[in-house]
Amino acid sequence: MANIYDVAKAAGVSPATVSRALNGGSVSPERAARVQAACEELGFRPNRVARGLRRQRSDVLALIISDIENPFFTALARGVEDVARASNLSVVLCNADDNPEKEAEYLDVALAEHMAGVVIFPASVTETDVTALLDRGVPVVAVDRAPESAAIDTVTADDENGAYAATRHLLDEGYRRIACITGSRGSAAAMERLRGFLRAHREGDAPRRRPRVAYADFRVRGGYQAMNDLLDLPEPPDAVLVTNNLMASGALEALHGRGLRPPGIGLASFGDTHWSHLVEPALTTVHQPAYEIGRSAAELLLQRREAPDTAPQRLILPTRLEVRGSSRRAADSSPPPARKVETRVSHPETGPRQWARLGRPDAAADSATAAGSAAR
Amino acid sequence: MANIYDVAKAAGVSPATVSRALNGGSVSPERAARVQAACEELGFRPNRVARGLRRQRSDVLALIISDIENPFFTALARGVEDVARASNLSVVLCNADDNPEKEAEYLDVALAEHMAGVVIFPASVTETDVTALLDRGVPVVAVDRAPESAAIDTVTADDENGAYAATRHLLDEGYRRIACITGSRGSAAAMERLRGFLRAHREGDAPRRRPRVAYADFRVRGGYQAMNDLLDLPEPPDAVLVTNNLMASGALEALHGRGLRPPGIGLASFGDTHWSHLVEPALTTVHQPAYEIGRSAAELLLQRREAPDTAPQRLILPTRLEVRGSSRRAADSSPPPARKVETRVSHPETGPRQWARLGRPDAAADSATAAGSAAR
DNA sequence: CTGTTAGCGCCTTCAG
DNA sequence: CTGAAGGCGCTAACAG
Repeated sequence: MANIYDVAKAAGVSPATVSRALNGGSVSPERAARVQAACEELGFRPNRVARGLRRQRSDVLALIISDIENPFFTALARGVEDVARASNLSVVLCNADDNPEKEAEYLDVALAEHMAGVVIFPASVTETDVTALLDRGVPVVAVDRAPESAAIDTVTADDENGAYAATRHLLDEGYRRIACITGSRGSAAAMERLRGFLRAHREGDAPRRRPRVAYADFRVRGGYQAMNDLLDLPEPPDAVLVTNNLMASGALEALHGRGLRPPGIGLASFGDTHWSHLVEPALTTVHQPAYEIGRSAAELLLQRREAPDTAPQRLILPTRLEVRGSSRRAADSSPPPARKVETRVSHPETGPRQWARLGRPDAAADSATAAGSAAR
Repeated sequence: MANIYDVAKAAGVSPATVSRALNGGSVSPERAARVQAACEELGFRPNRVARGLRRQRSDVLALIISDIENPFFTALARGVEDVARASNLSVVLCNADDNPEKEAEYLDVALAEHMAGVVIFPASVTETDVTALLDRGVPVVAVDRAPESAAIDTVTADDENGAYAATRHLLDEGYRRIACITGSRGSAAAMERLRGFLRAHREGDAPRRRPRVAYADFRVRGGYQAMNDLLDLPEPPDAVLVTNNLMASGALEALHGRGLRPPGIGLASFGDTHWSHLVEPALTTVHQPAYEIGRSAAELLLQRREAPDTAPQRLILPTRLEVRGSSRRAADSSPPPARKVETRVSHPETGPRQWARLGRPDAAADSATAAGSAAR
């Protein structure tokens, strides 16, 4: 494979000139053309490894996620990629599988390869350690939960308000014994969602009884198990909020297994799925703006590349409740409508300045909730 | 960040000794211990970029796929990763998005980074060009379809027999006007599946009429559109085979939109989904061994690293028909059974030697079909 | 077994 | 605007 010396020789110039011609240095048009021709002639591809060694920086960005099978991450990845590509960065995905060891390995790779930056969904708030990256000047942005090891830019969905809106909606529909299936206590998202669920119960017309909470693991089997446990209670719930799409799938299976079906028992879940509108009745969900989270994370990363020493930012993007049949008690016995009716119920927003920076100036209107949740 | 010279100094040895100690060269135990201690002391991480430049080879492997949102690829990715990790290779995922340009970019990255190897699901049989990689000695394995640009190792599912088995099953259930929604003519997989579909129709008791075929694009919208087109025909089909999971989702939506539901109209689809057993009735599918395909592809890649000059292999892994309610005409009006009943109908196998190599010696029994399809 | 040395391919000073 | 030269960090060849 041809290297820069071969090209220089073929073009009758010095290697430095070739380098300049390729990287936008000042070169006379005539020489630039000769270099160009020689490159094509020889099929020259600059060796990124050598370039990386010299420049101490690559143009590949790592996205480390915890479960490639979760649609949330795939949407997230698209967001990251779209922004990165606009800045001529490539994105590689690393599937840490919720395993801190695997994650550490990929962090190591990112470090040792001097990657341009890392967007990470930390496998663990406590164990995930990104300080080595930061020490070496590799910018890191966290999605969903911030690792304790360092203060870094973070982007999350407004989980608390999303859960609140969904629970509020179930209450409004007349459900009275609402349970929540959430993730492990170690997950910040799980706790946020639980918090919103509980807040809705503390309000005026909510039932006095302490709502049931089942802790599972954000996986299909966990949701299945948790739902069965809830149904086995002496006083089983009449509606359930599931805080993750995979668990929702398991929960639905558990219902089917007992011949139960929404909205007889109300069901609402977090996260988007490819199947939420394929099941009957369609599943009410709290939409997480995964793509936007990805975009924002990548944008923060690019900003930080430029200005490494500014204070870390915390971005909270709004969620949106998509009401469908599984939680519409009124629709209980009537045939499903021909078209989906989707209602936007909740639109908490983050602060206007953040939005402006993200190119969403339209959202500057209501920021009361935002201040509250952003400060949390 | 500490480099190898710092470590050498701290340990009182030469950099070469440090390198040897780290990479399994022969070093006296006493010095090895000093090096070890110095590494920890300084938090030394070998710089992979420098190592890559020197060794002209990295230990990162690229998996280039065309649609990260398709569960087929996520399962595939797990297969690749599991094998790679066993050989101390990291895997990065590149989402080419079915876009030959993006794909070319990632191929470029893989080349310029001297990656250890590439597993690719080619975006296009004609446009995808991997010769540059091969020229530079980077092994490439294709999944599903082999690019025309070079003869390389390939792993595919036995699409033809899978489609045959599904169609056969629909015929056996008594459906008589079976249509097929398949991918574009440019896709080898789409054509293979169509071929199996048509073969089933040529047999003894099959209806004489020429079966309907709709060509779509392997995406949700395409399936939706195609199903609607089929239903608008003067003589609409009484069953449909959809050759991809995303299109199946669209097709199902189209049925729902018209108040139709399986098995009144029979439905079977290719590919696994997270929702095939959540819809009612559950969806009959042709299971693609995505995980195994990934494993095999990675194994071929490792083999080729060792022996670059052996002849390219072509591996065809068996598919499996999972019969569920959507194609069971008898179950038409009876309530859904409490537990899933899954029937394995078809088990065409590839040749015994291939299986043996893949650690599946149990499959050596029937290979009549295998020889036929492997030679294709 | 160990140390010295050269060079992987590129970019980026520094002179001119 | 151009060329010469050094070095990024590591490892493989060679000599001891």
